Amino acid sequence: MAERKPRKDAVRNRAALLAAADDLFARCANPEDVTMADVAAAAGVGKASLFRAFGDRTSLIRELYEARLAPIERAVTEGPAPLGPAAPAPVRVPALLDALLAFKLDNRHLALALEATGSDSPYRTDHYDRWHRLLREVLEQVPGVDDGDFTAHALLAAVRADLVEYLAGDRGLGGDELRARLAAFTARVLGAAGADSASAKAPAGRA
Amino acid sequence: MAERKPRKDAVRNRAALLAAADDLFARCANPEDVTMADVAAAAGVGKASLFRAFGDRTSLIRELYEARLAPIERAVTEGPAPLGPAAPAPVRVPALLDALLAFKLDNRHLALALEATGSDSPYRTDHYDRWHRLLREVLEQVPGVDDGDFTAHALLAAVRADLVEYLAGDRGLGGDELRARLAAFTARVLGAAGADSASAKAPAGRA
DNA sequence: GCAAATGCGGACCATGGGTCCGCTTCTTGC
DNA sequence: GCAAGAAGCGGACCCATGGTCCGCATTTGC
Repeated sequence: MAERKPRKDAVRNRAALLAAADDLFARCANPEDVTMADVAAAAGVGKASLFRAFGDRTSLIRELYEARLAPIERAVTEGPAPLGPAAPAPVRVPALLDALLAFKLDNRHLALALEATGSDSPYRTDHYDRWHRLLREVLEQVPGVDDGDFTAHALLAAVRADLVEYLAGDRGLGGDELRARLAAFTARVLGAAGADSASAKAPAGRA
Repeated sequence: MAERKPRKDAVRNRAALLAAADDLFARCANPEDVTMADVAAAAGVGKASLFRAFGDRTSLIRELYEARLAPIERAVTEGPAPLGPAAPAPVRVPALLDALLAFKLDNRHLALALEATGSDSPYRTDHYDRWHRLLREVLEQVPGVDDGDFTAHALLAAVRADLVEYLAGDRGLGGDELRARLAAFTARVLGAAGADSASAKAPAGRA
């Protein structure tokens, strides 16, 4: 039971690997051309240490992603309105989606890397599950929304990393404009009433 | 200019390869484990012939996909309402999306293979472009829809192959139920008015 | 300080997309 | 029908990349 504490060179290497990987993914446009050997080399470490520390490529990327996302998840679960649980549902839904979009804009490469990890579906991950569940629950409190489950899937699909990358990268849409469009769309889905107020306030604070 | 007509063994091989690939992709749940060597072997042909005929994996899959999709595109461009150009926009939009969803349900593996072709984004393809442009144009004729461009992206995102696969495959949703949910969502996006009529009529004829 | 456990690293393996090249088969002009 | 040359064939081969192995070095508990 009582696990011996890990060796200090191991923890140092792990940190170095995380930093190196984070840097490499941030630097390269296409996540595919960040190879595991590259990461190991950049951290000044053998490949085996990389795989020992993280298991496989997918897990490494996931760990990086979760680390970056953590502050937002904290803001969502225990922060103030409009992201936190205190916010009324019709306000919180667009806030959640906007936060997710802003996050993906700021972490394009990483988000892309996570969703593009070849074989395994981006849907079969508990990360997606968490967000879907949350969004569904909030949606179900919005009067007039009857299928929170599918609506949550559809709204989340609108902020998928590769779509964001396509719109903001290839098509050169500005981040704020994209956020405004998403806000308008969200408002429309929630019921045409609050469209203006929601779309006007979305592109506000951001890292 | 005047290209000499291709040799008949080449034509035969090409057909055999298409058939074999189609079959293999249909049979295997995960497109990743249909290898190019498999396809060549199944067609009783050398690997080089496969690559000579199609260039690379992506092109092969695209060709299969387009072949299957052709009838629907024809119905869309020159068929009768509700899919064809004669249909009024508020009817045609849900019809288009429903057709797309039904198609992906019927061709899960292929659609999945196409979108999961690793590195290159599913958005940077003229196939996506065609559908997006069409949907945008029709959306812009729907009174009250102001951002046809983003709305088209968002609606198309709701019928992406991996989401469909997740909902219909992993989560065991029936095809008709999924179509009904999409119809309801679409109606909601188009404006709450026509929601009932649209969702009631969607799951009708299908291959 | 010593021994055992833990971790290190780079050579090594497996897999799969894609290419090369000597041989075969088809087409074409007669 | 036949020769000549083009077009096509196939499977051995190449190479990149994720992932593993094992002899050696470092650390830790005592």
